[in-house]
Amino acid sequence: MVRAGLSTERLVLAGAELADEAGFDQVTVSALARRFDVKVASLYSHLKSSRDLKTRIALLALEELADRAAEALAGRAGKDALRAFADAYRDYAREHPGRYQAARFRLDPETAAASAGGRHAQMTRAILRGYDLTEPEQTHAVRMLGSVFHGYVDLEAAGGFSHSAPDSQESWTRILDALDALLRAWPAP
Amino acid sequence: MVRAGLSTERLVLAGAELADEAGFDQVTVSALARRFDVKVASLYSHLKSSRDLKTRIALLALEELADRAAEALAGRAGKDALRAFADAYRDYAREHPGRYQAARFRLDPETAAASAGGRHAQMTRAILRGYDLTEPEQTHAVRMLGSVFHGYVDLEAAGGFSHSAPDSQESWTRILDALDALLRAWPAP
DNA sequence: GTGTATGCCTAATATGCTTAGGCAAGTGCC
DNA sequence: GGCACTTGCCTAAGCATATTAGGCATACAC
Repeated sequence: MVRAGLSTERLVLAGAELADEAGFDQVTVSALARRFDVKVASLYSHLKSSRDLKTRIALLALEELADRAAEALAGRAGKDALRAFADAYRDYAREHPGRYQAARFRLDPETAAASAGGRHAQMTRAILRGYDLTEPEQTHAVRMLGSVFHGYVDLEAAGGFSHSAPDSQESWTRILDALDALLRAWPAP
Repeated sequence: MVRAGLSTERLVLAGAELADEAGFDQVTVSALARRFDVKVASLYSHLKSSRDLKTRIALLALEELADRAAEALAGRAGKDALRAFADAYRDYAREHPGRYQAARFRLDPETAAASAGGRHAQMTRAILRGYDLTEPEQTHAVRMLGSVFHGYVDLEAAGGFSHSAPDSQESWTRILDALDALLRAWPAP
């Protein structure tokens, strides 16, 4: 019997691909076993559980997303940085819908703390260096930007903006314009 | 054998309660059957499927949410309306986390079209009457507000703002202030 | 009171998750 | 090359959920 050559990394990667193809909720150990033409139980040498698999895919997605955002941010500032960062986010979600869903998977607190989640907040804060905000207003702004990006991408993925004018791309552009204007004229408390 | 007195409405309502107590993903026909001390198969006279159950809970939540938002909006305008509407949204999500999750359940297009989803967009548009935006800027603003509200509530529910200063309530207030300022000074295209 | 509709049941099938224990393919040592 | 040992994948079995088919008894209509 030829061995399939399973490993945790290969399984997680295949799981991420499966998520993008069929949706994160279709990611099951059974589906993964079928994909490798292997019996389900065989995966349990490499994965602790179904939840373990999902957690690892989520961590992968968070990492990839942070990498992309970091690359987008490099060498940019102000509105340019804002746009590049936001686009990195949105593009990732459009190219990898399943992975993006995975990134929204509820991790347990300690896993979340060790994840790339912190980098995301850090980068959002970096964008704000191009604007003139004091603490704690900066934190409020970080939270607002995170909300808009996540909320928009999520609603767009849900098809919220698909069958109506104007184009989603146009709204996205205008919203980023508006956010830039807002950050430049952030109201005093 | 005493009959349990099942009905679609009772099941949906119990499902919504179960969602709030244990999370929307814990809502299963099996769990619901246990709750009524009845065999699982018995539910299938009242529900087409597990997905049917979830869909109905989602529609209930969308309806309740729209009702609350409408009540909040009544007799208000401008920033006052913005705050009341946003708070209705956030409060509902905090009081009924499972129902709120349900409201985010991906409905098939035709069900979505017949849902209370349209009322939500309509009300958001009504808020904007208090500001001076032309079409299509108004649509962009509707989408932005939807994104912020949904995004913030979602991140808050995920615990994103819980273990860090400043207080989530404070950020929420400041973000609404900022949105009001933005809508009053919406940048030209 | 009898007839009938219907509410809940038993039974059976399918999919998915998980653990326990076995065999054989690969690895290291002589 | 032959040996022991590790380990990768297997069979087997148990448990939960979803769903359908068909049965019996309760509740209501007349």
